Amino acid sequence: MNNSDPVDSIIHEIQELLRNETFQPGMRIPSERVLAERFNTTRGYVRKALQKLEFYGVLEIRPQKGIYISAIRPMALDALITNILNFDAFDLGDLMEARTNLEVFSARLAALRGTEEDHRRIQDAHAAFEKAFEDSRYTLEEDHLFHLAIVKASGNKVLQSLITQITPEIIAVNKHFKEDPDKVLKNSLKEHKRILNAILRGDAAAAATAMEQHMDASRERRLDTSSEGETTP
Amino acid sequence: MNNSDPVDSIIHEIQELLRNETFQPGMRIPSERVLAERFNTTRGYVRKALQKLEFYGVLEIRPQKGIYISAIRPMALDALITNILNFDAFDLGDLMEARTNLEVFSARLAALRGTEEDHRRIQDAHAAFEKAFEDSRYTLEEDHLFHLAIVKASGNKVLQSLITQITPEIIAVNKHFKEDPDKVLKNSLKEHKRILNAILRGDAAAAATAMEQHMDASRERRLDTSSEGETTP
DNA sequence: ATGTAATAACTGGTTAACCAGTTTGGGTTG
DNA sequence: CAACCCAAACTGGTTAACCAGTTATTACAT
Repeated sequence: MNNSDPVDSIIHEIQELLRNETFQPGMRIPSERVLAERFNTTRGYVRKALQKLEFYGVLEIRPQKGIYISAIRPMALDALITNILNFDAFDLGDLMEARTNLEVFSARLAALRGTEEDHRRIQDAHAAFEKAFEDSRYTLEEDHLFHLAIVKASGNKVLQSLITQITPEIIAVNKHFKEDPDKVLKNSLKEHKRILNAILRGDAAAAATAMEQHMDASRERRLDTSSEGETTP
Repeated sequence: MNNSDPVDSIIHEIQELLRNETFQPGMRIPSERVLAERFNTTRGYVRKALQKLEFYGVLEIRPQKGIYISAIRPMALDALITNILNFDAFDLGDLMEARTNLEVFSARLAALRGTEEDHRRIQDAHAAFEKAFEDSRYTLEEDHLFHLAIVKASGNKVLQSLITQITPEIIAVNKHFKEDPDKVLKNSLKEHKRILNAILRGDAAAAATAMEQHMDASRERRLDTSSEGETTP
């Protein structure tokens, strides 16, 4: 565990702190200044580490009072911190698999619950996608907006949040690969249309399978271009 | 949009900045100091806002160089920022719905791909859960560890990350409600056992349905106790 | 010995000054 | 006039001092 990031190494030290000294859930841990001195670092890094742990629900920071361990019991807490430390460096396959699951679920919910306005927004996004394709422009943006409109129509803000978190990661991993704008996007257009129609007529099962096939096809397309891209200088 | 959080209001101002002035993707935006002066705030808050936007993939901060807009096109960027601003204040129903979807998927993958070691870990977690139940101890911790073991067995780190993010949120929303340790947990034990057996024999469909029923039952139990809890002074 | 009030120590939050690189533009030199 | 070089003006990163509010302690009056 030779982590170079000072923040992560502090998180690791806090993990060991919680292991060795018997801290009960809800208890207060030493202050930022004390931790900084004990870990032989500055307060700023300790602060960042604590805020990251608070973001993931390990700690609760109460202004002018102190830092408190959340109500989870020690063993689960330890596993949680280990997960946080392993967050970085996601595999593209894992990302796509998780995203597919979320997108399929979104499509199903959108078909079940989508309001008139939701339908209009999805149609608008699809029209923009279609127009971009006809202008033979780069359509990654419109593609995303179509999917965003669907997850918004699901009415589940948590889903929306999760997909919003995953998508940029996929872009970051995938940004090197240029997609073939001709045949590839023509298929995407057809697939989008199938999804759109299923949602509009409220057919949840059809929407789910259409989305799943779209994501699978998209994944295959990307993997193809990726292997092509590797051969280029 | 009268957001009281200074960080979020700065993010909103950056959103408008990207709307009005024609910033191309990949372009550099003004420095922290300039933004602080323009938004009439201090550099620290601008810094936090920028780092939040970087975390979600909107910006890229390059030390000693500047702040750059990511390669997403303007319209998708705008939608992304809007999502970020709406992240807080999750509904418990949305949280449980999203978690159910992820857990069911995890169980299915665990049944398909789980290794011998994965199986052993899930069995251990289940044994600990069973023992805690026999000791009539509080078993929320062991419950979580069982679910964590399953998602770990799915082999998908992204899924693991997403569930790890959602679970504390649910605990935070739900921590007021005490569960009835007698009849409630006896049902949980049965349900866990069904999930475990399905995964061990590699039956993906059975694992998925068992997990779905467990999550539904768990949700009903919580809603019950929640409505009971509301009537108490 | 006890209850209370004043105070000192400590909390996380915030700010401003400082740091080491990077870029840039003007002045100098061929 | 062009090429180069060096210094000044930036960049984000980091640190330390300061702030307002909380808590524990201590001293004093009862």
